Amino acid sequence: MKILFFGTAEISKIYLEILHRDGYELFVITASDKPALRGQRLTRPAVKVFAVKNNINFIQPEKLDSTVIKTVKDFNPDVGIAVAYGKLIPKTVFDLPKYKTFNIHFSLLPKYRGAAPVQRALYNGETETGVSAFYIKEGFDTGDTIIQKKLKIDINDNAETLFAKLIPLGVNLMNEILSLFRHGKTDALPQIGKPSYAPTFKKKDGLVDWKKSADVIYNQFRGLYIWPGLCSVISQGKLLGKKIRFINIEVFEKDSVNKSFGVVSSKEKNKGFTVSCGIGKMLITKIQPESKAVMSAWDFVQGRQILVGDRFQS
RNA sequence: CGCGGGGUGGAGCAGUCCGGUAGCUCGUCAGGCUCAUAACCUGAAGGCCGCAGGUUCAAAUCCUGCCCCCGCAA
Repeated sequence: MKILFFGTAEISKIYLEILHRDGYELFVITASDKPALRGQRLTRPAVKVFAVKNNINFIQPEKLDSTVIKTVKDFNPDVGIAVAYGKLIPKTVFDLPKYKTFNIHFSLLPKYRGAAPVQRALYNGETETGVSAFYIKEGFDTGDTIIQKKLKIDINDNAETLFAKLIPLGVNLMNEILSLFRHGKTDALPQIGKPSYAPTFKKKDGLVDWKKSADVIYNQFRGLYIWPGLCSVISQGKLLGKKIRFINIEVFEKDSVNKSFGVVSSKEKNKGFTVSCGIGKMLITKIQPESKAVMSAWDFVQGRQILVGDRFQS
């Protein structure tokens, strides 16, 4: 079976690896190199790196135009698979393969359509999510569903650990579908239920609003774990005006109602420090001060960089 | 050459402007107190102050070059 693979990110690479390992004939379409990291270094998509290394044919078109279509036609794929490609695929392309093109999406569609389903599910405190495979059609994540698999979200899951659980689930899904196709089964059902959308987060979404409850802030932390992360600016204390990134936090206590929030309320030996929220308190265990390396919150306290009574901006 | 912060015992930092004995809060180790302790008291070990040159009687500190780490911005 010849597979046309659309992907860009680290996640897509894992899927491509599996397909390559299983000996499928592959043709990869990935996004172009783009500047990233400090100093604007040009970064190659993980998928491209893998393709180069394993001698897989690939192209990095700016636009999926007629030249691309011709190339794809020449490859004559049986099926197209898209995982975290990051660009819109036109109908003229996704309809080319014999069995069409399907997408692996990390939510229980039609919930959380869009680019950040995993992060949004955590952010909203969902207790269940899953993986869906559907035929791509015009309109974001709206196609008919082939298979869905559910997954319970643990209270300790963050975006990273949840991805780690969903990725293999998606791999299974992909393999199942390829197996179904081999047996000529290509059934799919329209999405049922009320759709919701999961737009990507912005940098400013990482700012903590301390008047919210510890639970809500913790969900924000889980959802934004990979990017942009949580941060807050010190508004009273030695490091006035400095931004602190919270690398690791936990709910310390969830019942107290605090009139003054964003205040460092205690030191916790060998753990870190607590900050009062509108409802409850957060224990900060690992941080990264602006311009500094990651450090344990307790070390930060020991270094007298923050004192009980200092404040974070709300 | 996008902007900026930083490298000081094991951790986090002060000291650098204005050169003159290596300091703070912890940790570690030993001893003490205690029914006991993560608490308290006493003591100790542990540093080529990122690297290399230069200035000086004298450099963590001033000058020059280099290496490394990080935040912002995309």
